Amino acid sequence: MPTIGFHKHDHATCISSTLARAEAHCTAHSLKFTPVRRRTLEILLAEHRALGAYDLLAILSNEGLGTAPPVAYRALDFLTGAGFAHKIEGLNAYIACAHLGEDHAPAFLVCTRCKTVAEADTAADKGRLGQAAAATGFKIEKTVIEAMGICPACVEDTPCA
Amino acid sequence: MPTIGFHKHDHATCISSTLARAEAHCTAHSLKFTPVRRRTLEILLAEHRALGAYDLLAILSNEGLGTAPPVAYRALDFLTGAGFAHKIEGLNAYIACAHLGEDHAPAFLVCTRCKTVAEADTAADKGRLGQAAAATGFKIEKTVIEAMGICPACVEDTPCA
DNA sequence: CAATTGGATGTTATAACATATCAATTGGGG
DNA sequence: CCCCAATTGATATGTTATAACATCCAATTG
Ligand SMILES: [Zn+2]
Ligand SMILES: [Zn+2]
Ligand SMILES: [Zn+2]
Ligand SMILES: [Zn+2]
Repeated sequence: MPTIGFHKHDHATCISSTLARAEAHCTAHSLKFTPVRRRTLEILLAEHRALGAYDLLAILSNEGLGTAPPVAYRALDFLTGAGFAHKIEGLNAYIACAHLGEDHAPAFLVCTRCKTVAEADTAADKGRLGQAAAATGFKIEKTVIEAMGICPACVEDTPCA
Repeated sequence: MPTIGFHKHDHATCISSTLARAEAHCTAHSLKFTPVRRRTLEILLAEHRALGAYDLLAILSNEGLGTAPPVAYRALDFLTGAGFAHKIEGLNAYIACAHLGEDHAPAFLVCTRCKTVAEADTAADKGRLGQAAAATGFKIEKTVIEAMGICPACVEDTPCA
């Protein structure tokens, strides 16, 4: 169900409503949604795929929004800090949040072939990890939950397998 | 069995029995447990902490076991491939498996302060991730499940080392 | 209107992590 | 013994991420 990314959906609305929510969040929290930050989020939103920082930088650079690595990393820091984007640790790449505005602990289904990412909301999935943590006095600050594999589309396309 | 790493235990036995199991596994599967590979596992086993590839390389290098990055990465490829070690994606670092020989899908509690790692065995418990995957036809090949946070010792406010 | 101040950017350089490639060596099976 | 395949050695390069410092700019405030 909440696995947007592998489903067909009204993507134009998906993008515009997410941008609107981001805008609202920034206004509400006095955050500056500057051109580079906004454009970076737009680029990520355009695809439900993970992009590397240098992929983003290349696009930003083409558009005259900056040429050096810190440009991309600063934008990504802002977006991830504000909860507008997530880092996929298993790919060292970044993706727009699919549940922007909702308080959530994200989990991902990551296609290693096409890099499409579906974001599932697993608020309840602290289960096992949470138990283990509680049992030992470990204080969780952030969870990384990623399933790496092959998405439905790629499963069918497999040239050999 | 949950969370070795934050508990006191007989570490000498912990090391030697794990090495013995690794040895047995290699014999059984005709894998070559060469000096660099064995020593790399020993180094990882010596601490229940994640070490970076270059940390390992520095130690191997001191001991005359090789000087260039591929030395460490090849050893780590072998160890992770054989299931003797795991990569902690959230740290870009590596740790010896705490359940060597058991078939398992590992989950980790990672202290971002001292890098101590506890490995919990989450066996068949793929929880919501598994459900979401099944619902969409996604084929999971590997899971990355890591809780980043502060371990009991560090919570006490005494930096670990 | 200065002057102050704090976040955001620009720029250069480098740190940290990982792989490509090819030659040389080793070690077991035919 | 020779062959094959895996392993090692060595050099170079690719990829991801941050340090450090200068500068700009817009909002406060005296
Ligand atoms: Zn999200
Ligand atoms: Zn795919
Ligand atoms: Zn393990
Ligand atoms: Zn700790």
